[in-house]
Amino acid sequence: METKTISRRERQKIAQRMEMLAAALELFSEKGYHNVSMHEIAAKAEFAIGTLYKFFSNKEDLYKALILEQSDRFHVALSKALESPGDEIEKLRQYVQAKGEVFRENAATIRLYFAETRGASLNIMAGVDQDIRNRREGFLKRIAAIFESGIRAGRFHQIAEPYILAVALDSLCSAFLFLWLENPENHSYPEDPDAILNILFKGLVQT
Amino acid sequence: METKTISRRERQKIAQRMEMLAAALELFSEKGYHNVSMHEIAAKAEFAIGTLYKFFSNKEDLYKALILEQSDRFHVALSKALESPGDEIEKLRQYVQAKGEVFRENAATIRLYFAETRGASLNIMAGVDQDIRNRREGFLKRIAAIFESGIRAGRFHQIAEPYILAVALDSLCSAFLFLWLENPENHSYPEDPDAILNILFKGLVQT
Amino acid sequence: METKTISRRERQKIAQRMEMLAAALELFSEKGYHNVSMHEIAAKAEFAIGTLYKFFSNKEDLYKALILEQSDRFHVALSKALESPGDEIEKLRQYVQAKGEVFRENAATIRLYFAETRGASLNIMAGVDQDIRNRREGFLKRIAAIFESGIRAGRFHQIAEPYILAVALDSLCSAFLFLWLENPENHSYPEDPDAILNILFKGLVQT
Amino acid sequence: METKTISRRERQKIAQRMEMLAAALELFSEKGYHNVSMHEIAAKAEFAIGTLYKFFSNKEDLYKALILEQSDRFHVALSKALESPGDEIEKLRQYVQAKGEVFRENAATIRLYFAETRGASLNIMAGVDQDIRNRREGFLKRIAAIFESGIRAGRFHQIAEPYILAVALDSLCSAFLFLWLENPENHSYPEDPDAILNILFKGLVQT
DNA sequence: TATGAATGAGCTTTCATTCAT
DNA sequence: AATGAATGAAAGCTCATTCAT
Repeated sequence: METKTISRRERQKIAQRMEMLAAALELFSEKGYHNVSMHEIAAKAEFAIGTLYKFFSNKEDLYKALILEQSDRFHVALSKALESPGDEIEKLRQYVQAKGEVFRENAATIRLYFAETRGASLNIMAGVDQDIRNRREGFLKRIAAIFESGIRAGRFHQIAEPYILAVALDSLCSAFLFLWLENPENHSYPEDPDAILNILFKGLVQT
Repeated sequence: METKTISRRERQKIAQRMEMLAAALELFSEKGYHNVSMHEIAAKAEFAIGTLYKFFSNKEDLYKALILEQSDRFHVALSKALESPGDEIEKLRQYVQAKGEVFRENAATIRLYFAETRGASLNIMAGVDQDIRNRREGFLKRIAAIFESGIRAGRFHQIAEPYILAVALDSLCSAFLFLWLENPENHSYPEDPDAILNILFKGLVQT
Repeated sequence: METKTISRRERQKIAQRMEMLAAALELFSEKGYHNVSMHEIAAKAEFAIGTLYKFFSNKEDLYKALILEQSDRFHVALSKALESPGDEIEKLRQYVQAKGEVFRENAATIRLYFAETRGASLNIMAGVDQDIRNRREGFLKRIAAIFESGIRAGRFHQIAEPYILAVALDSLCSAFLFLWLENPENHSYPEDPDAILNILFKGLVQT
Repeated sequence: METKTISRRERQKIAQRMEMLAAALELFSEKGYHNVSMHEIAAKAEFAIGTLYKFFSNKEDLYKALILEQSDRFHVALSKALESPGDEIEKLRQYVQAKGEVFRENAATIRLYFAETRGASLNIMAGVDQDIRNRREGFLKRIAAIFESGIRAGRFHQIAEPYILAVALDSLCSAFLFLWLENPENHSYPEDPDAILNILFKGLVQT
């Protein structure tokens, strides 16, 4: 019974925390980190400012938690894609598809992350940013391994080092996703992952 | 003598302006727009705060001037590359090379631009940002035209629409340049433009 | 108990607001609107600057509140006087007396209002000023109506239009009150309203 | 020849000074003392800011000079009126008329003076203000003397002390002049001085 | 002598954070 | 435990004044 009471309280706490993060995400992604005040977030989440500070010791902490929480969801989705059964091509297709879905479902977070973090790795956000970079590095290495395996299996020409190919694939995804972010109607990618893969897969220059 | 006096003054003004912009660039790219105060910039440039405001009517104005000034230099360099003589492949090579050089020479500005602008088009920087986006759009269309011409000339397979190819090429450049930005020793790109072109040019998948 | 707590808080809020307004009034009337800083007011009222801004959203707002609050008190007192029972002469006597009392009790505010507002209707204070002017206009019309009624009743000679008489009476009051404001000992008016009325009432020129 | 050179220079200086004061008057009366910068005045007068400071050691000094200069002109005009030939009634009529003219011709100055000075006698303008007050006091005494003489001559009833009558007359003039200042079309006074004198002269209450 | 570039004290205002209730 | 009133450091910006030219 003790544990149940505690767990109910904890469940409530988690729910409150989520509401706060949701409010913060909405505001941050709409107006940018520096143009949102802690009072605004508290008001939107319908908590007192003091309560907000009970959960997050300062604004930066709240921001980091937000980014990390979202990053976790991405991590899970992308990891699952890379572990999908099938040959190298299938794995990459799954990855490209998963990235598209994750992106589409979390446009707000991504907008926020790119608005506030890119290049700002040297300042406030250093901590989060490093974490995110490390994760990206991890994915790049796993994708590189897939390319390497594909090359060894004779499935891919070795047109570049595997890590380079991984960066190329990932950045092509991001580029087209940003295109879609700016103008959701005009672009095919997130719906059709092969559109991207083809660019990398088909030889462009006549032979 | 009159003209000389005036020109000396004007030269001094330009020099002062440059010092201010340099100080601002250094601080902005190190700490981010919102974490740098006008006093800080003035102090770093060794001018009084009032003098800074004589040159730039407010903080946003200073930021815009900084970005636009750099953007002009990029524009000139990249335009020249796209107008170079030679076939489509040569033009693209020149572009990739020019982008690499410009990037390497202006790492700080680029860091700043990506730190503050991406997605922040909703806030303060809307004006500059639109300008920069328009320029990028212009380049993408010119690159797309080169791809189209190359396809018509039978030099390229039509593996995707020209505009898509343009986005792909440009974002591959950016991706590898950011890689280099983070870790200048380990990457070949800015020195060897063909490393990038090959990814797009050579067929990856076995045929 | 709930209500009592709330009412205690509200009472405290009102008390704080009054302290702030009192501090502001003292400083403004001593040094003039533009020569008093918000920090000064906060310090004099013994609040933090942020607390001051919780109550008044900016300096102008504080000033307007100050003037309007006082203006209300004048309005009430003078209106009551004009509605007093008795004939026209009695009503006017009541008005002159009430104006004297109100003036004497609020010398600081009046000093402030005349220091900052007169003719400055072109600047910041346009809003309040118009309000005050409208109120004055209202009183002048009510006084004019009394004169008119007195003339119709044969109690007054029609030596000028009623509105002109109203202006004359009101400005005589003000003139003597300013005299008293500058040198409180030497003048009889606020204590003896008939001193003023007589000037208007008794024929000056021999007939 | 020496003297002539000097006098030419001095004439020029006086002319420059007048241009500066004229520019300052226009700006001050339009926007109020605190809303006009020294740069604005210098620009309007078409002098360098440094030159302005050669003539007036600071902003307050410029303001005082402006008010005093205008005050001199009033002084001369009003003094002349009080010294006009004729009996007491004629002298007063001349005064009322002169005040009206002076007022009409110098509306800008008067607006300025009343906007910035009234009641602010305790702050910046203390010096000027005292000077102006002293002059007003002087006029009031001279007018009082006229009333006294008129009373002794049996021309006036002694309905109040002469000084009080002087204040009454002067403030009636001012009141109606302000009425005209706010709404130049609707009022007769500055054109018809008897309109005011009558209020004081004719008995109002039936006898 | 006239200039106007340069100065920096000081203003209004915001907002992350604390802590008594 | 939750609240939100109170805090005050620090920001952007203005403008009276100075002084080297």
